[in-house]
Amino acid sequence: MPAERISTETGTSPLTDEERLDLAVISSVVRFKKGTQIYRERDRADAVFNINNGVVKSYKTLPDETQHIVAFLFPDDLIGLAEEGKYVNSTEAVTAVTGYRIPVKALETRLQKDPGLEFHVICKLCHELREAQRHAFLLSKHRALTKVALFLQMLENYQAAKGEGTGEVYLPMRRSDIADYVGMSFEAVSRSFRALASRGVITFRDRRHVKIIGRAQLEMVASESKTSDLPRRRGA
Amino acid sequence: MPAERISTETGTSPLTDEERLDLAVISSVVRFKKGTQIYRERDRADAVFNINNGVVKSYKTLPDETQHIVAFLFPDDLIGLAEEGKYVNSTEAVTAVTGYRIPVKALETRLQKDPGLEFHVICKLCHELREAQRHAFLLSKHRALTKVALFLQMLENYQAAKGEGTGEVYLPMRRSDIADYVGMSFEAVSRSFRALASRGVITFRDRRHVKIIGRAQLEMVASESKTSDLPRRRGA
DNA sequence: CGCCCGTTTGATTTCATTCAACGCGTGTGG
DNA sequence: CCACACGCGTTGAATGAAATCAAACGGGCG
Repeated sequence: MPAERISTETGTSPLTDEERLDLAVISSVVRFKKGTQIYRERDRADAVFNINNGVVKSYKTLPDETQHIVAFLFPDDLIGLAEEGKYVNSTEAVTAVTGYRIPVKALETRLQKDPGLEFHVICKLCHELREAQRHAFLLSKHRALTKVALFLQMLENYQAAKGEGTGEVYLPMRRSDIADYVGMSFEAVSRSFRALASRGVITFRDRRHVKIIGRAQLEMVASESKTSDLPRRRGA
Repeated sequence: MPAERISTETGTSPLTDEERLDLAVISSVVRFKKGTQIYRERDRADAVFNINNGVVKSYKTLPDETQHIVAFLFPDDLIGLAEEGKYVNSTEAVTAVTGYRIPVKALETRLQKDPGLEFHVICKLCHELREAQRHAFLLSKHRALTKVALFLQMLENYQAAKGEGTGEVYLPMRRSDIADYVGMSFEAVSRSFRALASRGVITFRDRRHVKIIGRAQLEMVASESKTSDLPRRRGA
């Protein structure tokens, strides 16, 4: 079974300082400017990247030119999920990005020797899995406001966990990227943001910086099922 | 870091015969009848289950009594994904189910001793991750027919991989379960099936057994973006 | 054999998509 | 330094598809 299959995207508690140092030896620094493609779906997966700075989107391009965004990746996340030696998704720098490029060959040998790293990978994958399930959960929602509210909470949680404890949420990506992630049109994303703003749930400092005024109301919106609060019977 | 976190749900090439045998020693046979809850979200996760027979659904129950189905699990899949010692989802037998109940304590000690098993877990998790991403992809689709078509393909792929090479796809779950998985109303699921049937893409032997007449047409439907085939510009 | 759960079908409403036009801001070239 | 253009975001109006409400049907199981 090829070790390429274990490369991954995103993850909490990514690497200890020693591990990062070890990997630095076999890796090289890379830099991508905003909008640059890092690799394409189906390309030969000969390297994994560890993001140091900036934001990356991982996506699939459909025959109709539309794209489905699988995940947004932030500093300390790994990108390069592969299957059968080929990248599963395409990735692009959403902002300017710096990171380490780690050849899979080198990574493989390291993994052989270091069972602790193997365990680390397992933890990362569990995290990823829960993230993907959260994404699916978000996508299963019907109301546009709900999806956007959940998306906001997701970003806020991430930024809070990173200790970027500004009372503000930063939106590094375009409205259309958010749209491709939450599965709706970018116009609807825009309208949802504005609706939240006019309801006094959030305020915009500029188009990329949101402040959450009413966390309680936001949670309300995020968990509303339809129009009213009435539960509905299930299963016929 | 607790070993419970590495327990998982679903997976290809689950266990070798020896591994299964080894685990059998520390596990007990269990049996659930259709509709039985196996465990509930937030319960203390003290065991993992290996499904031998039948179908299980893994889901989250929302405050409004609705449920979001995270995954359907089939024979050879493992259920019991946990975080912080608690089950992440609830699970219920969709059909009659038999399987092995494996105490996590025993599993932990086995994992300590057997690094090969650890690697196996990594592979399972990668598989899971791709599954979850596929689910999210399905959910991102807007047209009801597309979602149902993708769901059908998913079941067919699974059953083909299992060597259940009947020209028929078996639907073990209710329409409302499918609805909760693909993120739409059960009425819409029903209508979609009938629409596919009236278009001559599928035929029903009974409500649970579908035959795919036009695989090509099904793939068409599964990949259609909206009404026509026209690509649409992106990003502003 | 009849009841009940699950499914189908119908009518109406709701809400996001779509098409289209305008505004803003940023970066670029004159 | 200003003007303009272009990408991105916002807003508006009409269409359309699925959710919802409601009722009838069928099949399986007691």
